[in-house]
Amino acid sequence: MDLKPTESELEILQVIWKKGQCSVRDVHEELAKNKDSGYTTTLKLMQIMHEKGLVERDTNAKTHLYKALITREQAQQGALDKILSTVFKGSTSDLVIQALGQHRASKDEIDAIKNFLDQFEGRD
Amino acid sequence: MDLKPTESELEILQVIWKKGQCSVRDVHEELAKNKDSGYTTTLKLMQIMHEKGLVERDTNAKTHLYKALITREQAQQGALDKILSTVFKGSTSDLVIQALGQHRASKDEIDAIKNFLDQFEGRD
DNA sequence: ATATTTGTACGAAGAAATTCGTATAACTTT
DNA sequence: AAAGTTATACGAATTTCTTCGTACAAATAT
Repeated sequence: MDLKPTESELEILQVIWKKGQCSVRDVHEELAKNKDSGYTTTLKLMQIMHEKGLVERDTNAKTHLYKALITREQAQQGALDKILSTVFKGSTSDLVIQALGQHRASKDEIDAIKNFLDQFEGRD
Repeated sequence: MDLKPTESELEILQVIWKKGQCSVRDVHEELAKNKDSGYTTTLKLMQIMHEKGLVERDTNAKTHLYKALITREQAQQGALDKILSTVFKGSTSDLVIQALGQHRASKDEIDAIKNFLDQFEGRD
């Protein structure tokens, strides 16, 4: 099982992650805010995602309900691994520094990260 | 101008970034280590990249020489922006923490990041 | 000078991802 | 109960990305 969502699949997963459980219409209406593809396009994509095992669905009612079978964290890790190898030469610290450099993080964010780093201190 | 390199284009850019300036053969031989597509495939991709404005080329000599028109940093930022919006809900600190959490950074890396964070202290 | 090698150009096949149209069944409304 | 609405299914067109074959020019080797 490879489980590497495409771009569009990721857009759909976002909605499902946020709402927890979704009908095709739920997802489509959310996507429609930023995009304008037809309803059946969303439907088809979600059917394909089901075939691939990215989502499961409850087909008891007429309107099927979809749930994610991949967690946001898994997708995050997959996305990170990919860009680490394609643009960051495998260097996590480069990635982190680049992410922070551009972003102008708030003090709270910085503190959150510092606290997180402190957990590592004295490990390896 | 959109300038969003595809997967294969990124592989090629990696080589160009590393070597600074490359003939198609340079790139192809480097790629051949991990991949096995033909020479004309690499050539065609590089020509397309030229059309798109991702690279420039010097056609004075018979063997054309390519240079990147997009920096590694730009590509890194583009990649980060993309995954920030698709899987990290726009949260840079989530991204950083996820990146560090999985990776088991070395003490040096942690220190590098901490130093970097210190520069921000007292900013916003 | 001729044959081989090394290079670009480029059309088009192939593959993967996205989009849509049409058929059809099940509810809802009138 | 007929008409309209809201679902799923699914084939097929479209688009984007990747790969390759063939033509041909220039440099190199025989």
